[in-house]
Amino acid sequence: MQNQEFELLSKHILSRVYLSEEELAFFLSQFKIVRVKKRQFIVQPHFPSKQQNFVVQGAFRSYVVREGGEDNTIQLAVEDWWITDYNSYYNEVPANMFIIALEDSLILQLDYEKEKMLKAMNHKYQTYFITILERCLAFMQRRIVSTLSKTAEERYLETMEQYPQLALRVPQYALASYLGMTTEYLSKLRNRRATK
Amino acid sequence: MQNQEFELLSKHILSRVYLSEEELAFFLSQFKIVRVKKRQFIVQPHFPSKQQNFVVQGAFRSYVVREGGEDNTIQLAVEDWWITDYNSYYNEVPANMFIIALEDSLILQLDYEKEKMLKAMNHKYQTYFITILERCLAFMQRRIVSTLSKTAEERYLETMEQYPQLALRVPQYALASYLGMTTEYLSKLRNRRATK
DNA sequence: AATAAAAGTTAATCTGGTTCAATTTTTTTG
DNA sequence: CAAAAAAATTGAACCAGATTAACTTTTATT
Repeated sequence: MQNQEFELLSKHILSRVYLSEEELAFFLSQFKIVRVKKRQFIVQPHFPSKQQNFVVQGAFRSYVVREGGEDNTIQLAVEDWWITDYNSYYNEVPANMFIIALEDSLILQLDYEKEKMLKAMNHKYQTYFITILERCLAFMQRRIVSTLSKTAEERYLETMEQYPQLALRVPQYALASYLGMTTEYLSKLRNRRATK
Repeated sequence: MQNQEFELLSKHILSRVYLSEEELAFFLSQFKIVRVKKRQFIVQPHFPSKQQNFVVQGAFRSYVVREGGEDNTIQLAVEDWWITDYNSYYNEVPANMFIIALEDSLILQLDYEKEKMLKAMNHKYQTYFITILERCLAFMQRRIVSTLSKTAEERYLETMEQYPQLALRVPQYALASYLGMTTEYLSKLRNRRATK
């Protein structure tokens, strides 16, 4: 079980909660290794998002599509991040977003039922899931503040500073949509700075 | 222990997780009853937010203040809602927001240390806290989508439809700031509709 | 009841960011 | 490697919503 695919997740877990070797092994045994190609969807509207996904290698984008056809990026995820449609996953309702691979990727999937079983079974497992939730919540709160209070340029600069590896890695249209602006405007911002 | 103040919280808990009478009584015994007057702060920047607050009666607003002096409302809370600075609370760092009472209010406070103790002590207590987190996360995700993808007017109408009791109860400046627009603009929106 | 403070309104002006459309560059695929 | 598809750039016209400022109404305080 201690093969390559699980190394990153093991570290992620052990940095948050202490588990014995057996506890860790059992925990990991509940995951499914899934390889996805670039542009492949792992979540689609109208189907429930029954898994949480831990990114081992690659990059993902979750987004909703409006009537007009525009899309809005909800989350970007690279290595060491979890991604799913939380609303669909936790409330067991159909998803209303797409999650698409931006690169060929490797993920570890955990079924909702298995997560539930793990949480019920061992207090330490549950603690791990709580820490993920708590950090995710704090992150979203910061994002709401930033969306409400900052200009497009400020949001761009902030993200470049705080998550340069993410901002430089994903395609520009994905970043623009994550930051709540058009590709055209982000392009303008970037080139305005570059030539100053 | 089964006095009036705790009735609403008891219902909130029991609708989410089954507890015996003793378990519930112990759980409730960890809370502190606090009465706050209108315009009183329960959280301030630079001080850690060491409690989570369950609103039994009244209304609250959490907001951050920018350099310019403008403020942005992060959350509004009335009866049956929890409110705190989640970033400060869970990460045990100083708050960066204010939480102020919009009316004379009654809240039940739970210390971070006590929540931790409760979660460690009984699996069912932990489950309750997880459900709060999950719902909060799903709510925030919906808000991010709405902020990114909708116009000011659409956000206003959506909130009026989904949370009329909230939207009509809080002062207009608080609602405007929650929806990410100026009071002037919200006033215009309201009167534009009214006279059509 | 009188005064002050807080909240809400209205209108004119201004701007950050969108929209549209045409073009160029980069990436993907047979 | 050629052709097609996807992504990024540029500029002109436009608009949703902010800003400013003066005024009215409501609420709180003595």
